[in-house]
Amino acid sequence: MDKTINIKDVAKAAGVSIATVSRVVNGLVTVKRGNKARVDEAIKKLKFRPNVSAQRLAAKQNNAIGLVIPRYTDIFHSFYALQILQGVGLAVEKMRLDLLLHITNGNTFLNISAVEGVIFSDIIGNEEQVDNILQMDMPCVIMNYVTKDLPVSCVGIDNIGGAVKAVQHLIDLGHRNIATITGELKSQVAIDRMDGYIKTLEKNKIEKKGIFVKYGDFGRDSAIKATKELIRLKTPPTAIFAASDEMAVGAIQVAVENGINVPGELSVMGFDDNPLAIGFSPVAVTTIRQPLHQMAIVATETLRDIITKKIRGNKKIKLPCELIERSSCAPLT
Amino acid sequence: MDKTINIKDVAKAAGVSIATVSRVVNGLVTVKRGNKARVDEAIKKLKFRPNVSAQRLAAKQNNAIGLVIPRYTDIFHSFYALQILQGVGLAVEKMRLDLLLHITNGNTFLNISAVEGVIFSDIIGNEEQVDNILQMDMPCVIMNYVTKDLPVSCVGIDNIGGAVKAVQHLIDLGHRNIATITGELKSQVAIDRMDGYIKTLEKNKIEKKGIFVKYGDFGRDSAIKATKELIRLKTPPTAIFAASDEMAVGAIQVAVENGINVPGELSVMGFDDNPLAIGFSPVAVTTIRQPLHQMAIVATETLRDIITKKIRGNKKIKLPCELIERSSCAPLT
DNA sequence: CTGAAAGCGCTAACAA
DNA sequence: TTGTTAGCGCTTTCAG
Repeated sequence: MDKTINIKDVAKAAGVSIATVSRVVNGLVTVKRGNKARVDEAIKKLKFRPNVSAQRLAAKQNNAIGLVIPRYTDIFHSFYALQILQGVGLAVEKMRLDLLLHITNGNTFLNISAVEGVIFSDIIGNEEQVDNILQMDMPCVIMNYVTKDLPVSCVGIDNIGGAVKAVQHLIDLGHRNIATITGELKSQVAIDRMDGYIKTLEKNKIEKKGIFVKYGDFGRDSAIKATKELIRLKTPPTAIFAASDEMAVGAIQVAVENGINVPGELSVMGFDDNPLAIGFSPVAVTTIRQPLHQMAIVATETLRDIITKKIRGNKKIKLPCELIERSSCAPLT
Repeated sequence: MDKTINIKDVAKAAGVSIATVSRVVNGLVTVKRGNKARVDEAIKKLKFRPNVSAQRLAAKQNNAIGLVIPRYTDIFHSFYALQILQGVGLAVEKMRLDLLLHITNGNTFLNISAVEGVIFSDIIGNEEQVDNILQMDMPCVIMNYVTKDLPVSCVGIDNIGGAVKAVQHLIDLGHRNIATITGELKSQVAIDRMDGYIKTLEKNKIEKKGIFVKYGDFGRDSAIKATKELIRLKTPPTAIFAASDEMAVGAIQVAVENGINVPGELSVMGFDDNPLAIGFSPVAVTTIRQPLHQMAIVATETLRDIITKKIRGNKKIKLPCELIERSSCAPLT
């Protein structure tokens, strides 16, 4: 006797047809006050909950989207992943969509038929899935990876622009001997940030010295090594642009340990505005903030548009970064 | 002409009935080889994907569970949240369940009718939702919060036991003057860890001095303040048990800055095994690891059992912690 | 081993 | 404004 109650039961209890019940459930206005009230009451009394599967089947749309995230092993991506999650979570909430989450290493698949579209957060390891989705014409957007090679909408961060802002800030502060510690150059992000560095130097007609570009991997240790080399130079840089906050913190630590005042004698610029990293810095890190949250929201909205307008999205969106001034950069004296 | 193809199309293409197609789709063995092959081929050729809503409607079960997570503003919870997410993600994958994620501040609700059960990761701010769910007899388990007051299954961490392990380790190392820096005592977690500290002291017949218990809030700054006070004591402690790694790192930093050797002159024990925090420590932090991942998995399995066995779960599970020895604790010399 | 057919619970014409 | 009814795509007896 614990049969789940359905629309028919409600109809009976309220003395109307199931169509009317359906109407009030879906908020269609064409229902007389009295009836609506009775139905509402019946729903409450019976604790009626519409069966979503039936709704979706009948309405031929399921109001759910999928989010697939690579299974990061690297814990330092957690800040990133969480921002994404929050952003998408916020957006689906507003759009009254269900969110199916799929965390994967690329070997498992999202239950595609349970969603109307999918967002890929990054694409590493999931190329195959993206292909699948694309082939079956399922609405799709890729986040944090912008490629012209795929006929998909992408929304990412303008890393070049961010790097330009960073380096230009240093230049505006009077610095000319500016070094950089790059990220893992296998990633688009790292390349873009280095590009921004080079571009800005050129634009300001500052000679770029090979000795000032150190190859890191976004991690602190690589920055420590690089910085040690940098400060040992006959003419050491007066400023360092690190491609991640983690590396910026590493650089600052090396400086401090070597009695070099930051920012007095050495300015250090980070990237990410990653609270995890900068929280542990002896000096508040001046950095570039990426609109991660916004990226997630834009991605969700883009997907929604693709779904509702039945278009085949192929926009490439890049969101601008913001300079966050704190205390690790100062004018050259 | 882009009508989605359904089971009928496949049946026609394979020259069998839809019932047979359904059987092969569901892996029922009662299908002749030849037919199965033809159906499989048709499915592939037509790119057939069963409609999940229809499946669920017909089968009367939807194979999806919900996970509701509080919208943390505190970024230092990111490690925690991500571990949970990964654990649950892994588990649902194995059980072939869909995962509906709902990140909330307590004002928005999970689409309950889209799932068969829900897991609450923590309960802060979501008490009302838990009540709702419970009232409607929906399968439910609460994670990381164990309460006897609610008729729900809970799976949490044995924080008391973890603290006992931590302090006992210090005692085994010969320490007698052991201080503690507590977490935010509003939380169950913090209270339990302090309880473990006190209990262990008593068990070892070590007098506990009020001056050795400092009230922190899990954050680094509170630990810095506390440690400064501690080292200024006439007889300072030879060991500190911090209720979080963040605080342990703070303590270590203060010690180092004051020329106190860790662990030579001062042993520091953390809690959490939080890579975010300990990655920035000058000394590798000896700490207590919580089985976060496992907790998530157990929670998911528990929920699954409640759903399939149609029982009304009310188990209270506490998972044990593990001592991770690194280099911030040493024998008293 | 297979097919026919009766639903699953709901939405959306269509008619009234 | 409301009710009737035909599906939505699939699972699952029940016969055969």
